Amino acid sequence: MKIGELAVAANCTTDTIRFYEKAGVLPKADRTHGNYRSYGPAHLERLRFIRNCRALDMTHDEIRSLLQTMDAPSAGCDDVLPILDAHIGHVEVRLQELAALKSQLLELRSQCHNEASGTCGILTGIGAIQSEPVVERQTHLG
Amino acid sequence: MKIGELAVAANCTTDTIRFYEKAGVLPKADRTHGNYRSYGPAHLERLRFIRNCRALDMTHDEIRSLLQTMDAPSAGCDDVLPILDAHIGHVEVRLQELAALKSQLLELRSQCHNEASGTCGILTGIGAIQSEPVVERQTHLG
DNA sequence: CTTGACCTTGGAGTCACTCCAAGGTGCTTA
DNA sequence: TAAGCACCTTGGAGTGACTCCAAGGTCAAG
Repeated sequence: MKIGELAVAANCTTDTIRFYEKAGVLPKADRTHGNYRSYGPAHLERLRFIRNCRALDMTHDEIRSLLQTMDAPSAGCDDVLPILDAHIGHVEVRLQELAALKSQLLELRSQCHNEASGTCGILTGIGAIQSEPVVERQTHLG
Repeated sequence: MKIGELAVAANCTTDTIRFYEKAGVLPKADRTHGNYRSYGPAHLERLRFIRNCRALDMTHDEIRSLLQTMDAPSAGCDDVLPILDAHIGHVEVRLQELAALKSQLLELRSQCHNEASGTCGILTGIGAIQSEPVVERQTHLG
């Protein structure tokens, strides 16, 4: 299997596959006589796994941990659960942040015509926010 | 006011201020005799506005639009509302994506001990996801 | 005159890709 | 045999919004 076929099979681009190889999440491929990368079914399965993890918004670090666990002789739930739970935690944190953000934005929006001044109440509203020191990120999700 | 004092007053780092200047969201500062950047209250107000927009997860492009509108002689709600509404849209899209993600992750988590096989049901579960071609992003929020 | 806090610039690193240019490979058709 | 074409190779630059660092300059206090 050449890289283009693998890309089609895994629903990603050849660029992404080469990037995964360089990033060390996908093992290096064998090469053909003409220096083309050559893949087998195992590579496809691994790549599909990685793509699924990415679809679940995991980082490459999280994915590497999972793959390492998977490759260990005794791949038990005990090793996998903490990784998954940490990730679920990230998602929950981000959900709460975004929910708070949304209500703040809606509140701001409602100030639009609430002011009799010459300028838009929204701009005044944004200027009036009291910013706190930026909280350190609890999640890799933007 | 030197850059360090401005940074303290606006709750950000000097690096961030210099970056904003290079990125064109904050106007260039005057320089002292010793080539230090020198700021006045107007700069602080502007920087606070920018930091508040960032706290609302707006991009620099969105912020530049707002600032431009604000600097126009007739800064009305008519110009501001579309920008704000588009941003609220981004937040809502991302909220829905993350909610879907969370239920998928919880579903996955529940498969942990649901399998009698030797390996963890979670890993099997991730491998079994049928990935769709990656949807183009509707939002800049990660 | 030295110390130390602050400032300057430029460049590299982050994350997970994406896009591109210049050139090589290999199969089909004329 | 040659040309054409689809595919492959590498390396490097760009994305966004910073963050971190090194090497050196400025300035006030002791």
